[in-house]
Amino acid sequence: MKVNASSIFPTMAGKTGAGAIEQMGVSMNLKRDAEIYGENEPAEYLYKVVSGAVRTSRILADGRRQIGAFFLPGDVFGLESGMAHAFSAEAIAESRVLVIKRSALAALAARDNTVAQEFLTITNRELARLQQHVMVLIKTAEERVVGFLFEMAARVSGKNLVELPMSRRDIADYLGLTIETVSRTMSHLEDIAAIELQSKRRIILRNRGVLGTLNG
Amino acid sequence: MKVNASSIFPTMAGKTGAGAIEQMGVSMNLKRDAEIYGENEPAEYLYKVVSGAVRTSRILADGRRQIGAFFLPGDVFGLESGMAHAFSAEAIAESRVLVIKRSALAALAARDNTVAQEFLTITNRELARLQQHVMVLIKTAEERVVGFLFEMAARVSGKNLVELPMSRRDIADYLGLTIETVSRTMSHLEDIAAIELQSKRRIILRNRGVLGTLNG
DNA sequence: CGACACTTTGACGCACTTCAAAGGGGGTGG
DNA sequence: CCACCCCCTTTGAAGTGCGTCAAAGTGTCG
Repeated sequence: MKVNASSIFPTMAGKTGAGAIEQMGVSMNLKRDAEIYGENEPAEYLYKVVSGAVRTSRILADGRRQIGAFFLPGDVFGLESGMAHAFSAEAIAESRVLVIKRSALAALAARDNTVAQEFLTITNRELARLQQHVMVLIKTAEERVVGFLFEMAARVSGKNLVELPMSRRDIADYLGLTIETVSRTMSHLEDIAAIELQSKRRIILRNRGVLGTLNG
Repeated sequence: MKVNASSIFPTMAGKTGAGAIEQMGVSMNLKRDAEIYGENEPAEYLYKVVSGAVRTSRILADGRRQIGAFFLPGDVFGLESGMAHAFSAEAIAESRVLVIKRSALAALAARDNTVAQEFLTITNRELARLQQHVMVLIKTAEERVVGFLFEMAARVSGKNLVELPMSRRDIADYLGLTIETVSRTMSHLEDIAAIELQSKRRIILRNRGVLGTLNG
């Protein structure tokens, strides 16, 4: 068994594929708002979104809610922190996810280093996503919303049509804003013809140039 | 060679120790504000702080600066993102760091799985730190400063005396605030006897109870 | 078709920023 | 060793972006 540099420090490979989770994972169907795991529960499993969307969240002492991340088809989640989940995870919409026991994955990794490779790739991607999230959070409201739209455009389509699976409240809690501010900002972006709201959850990026300048 | 669950998904082990980086790393001395690597440079090396302190930062289009992280003795840095550094890294004070080529570490990991284990532990710790940073950034100014003081107390001493290696500007850019707001908040915390400023960079946590309630 | 939840819009207040100036504090040169 | 000076920090006053409170509009599912 030989391990080369690219397997230990993999580049960002395609996120969908027939990896260990696909082979060993058990499928699970979830209704809207169904809890997948709770805050502080032991982190025994990893999850991969097949269809639908998942959010991780955390309730603060004063009742505010912070969304840690949104996970879309192909994304892996459940690896936050060491032994216990720091966030809870819920389905945003009707969803299907694959579930795999971490211990089973570890056993497999012992025999097949492409599995360890896959795991490192996933972790690196999560690291990059969190850094992106930090960068967004220090900006103004308009920059946060624009940054969010760009992120979603890149993840759900790559094109200019963005279908948002989550509510304004979810977006607000992800960006550390209120729903009113998110709504007002969206309206403003529409006023200046930077975006078009085909419906509340269908958005077209009309002018990436303008949006880019608003992105800080 | 056998790999068990805890080596693939390690718990948070002690961060100092005689790991691969200590054995193979090359020592490097840095003056205050010396750049260790720049934004967008290829990420060929990993680094470990021996003494002093390091910050990672990024300059936005409009000149604002975001601090990604502070690294203290024992901390490993340079693993942000896939192939290129998303942040630059500079020494905050006179510092000594160990440098190791990632490819060398990867080769070692192929023969000794405790190295891969060590790498995963480091990555997991970084993941947890970023989540903490996100949580801090959605709060009010006072909560951010208190959260920062708690974080530093835990990292530099564990006790109530906090020696800050970084300037108010660094703190402000880490927390997404202005230096004036940081300064005012510190003064306020001193007024209510929650902390004591022995000097600008020596702070004593006088009342963790009060500080805890201010931490959201 | 009607009811309810989500979203948008409006008015006002406050926390943080901005602009400005007055303290320190520590390091260097005399 | 002390004093001066520069830079970092603190403090003050005024402006503003976002939050809060309130109400109207919109889509959707029974």
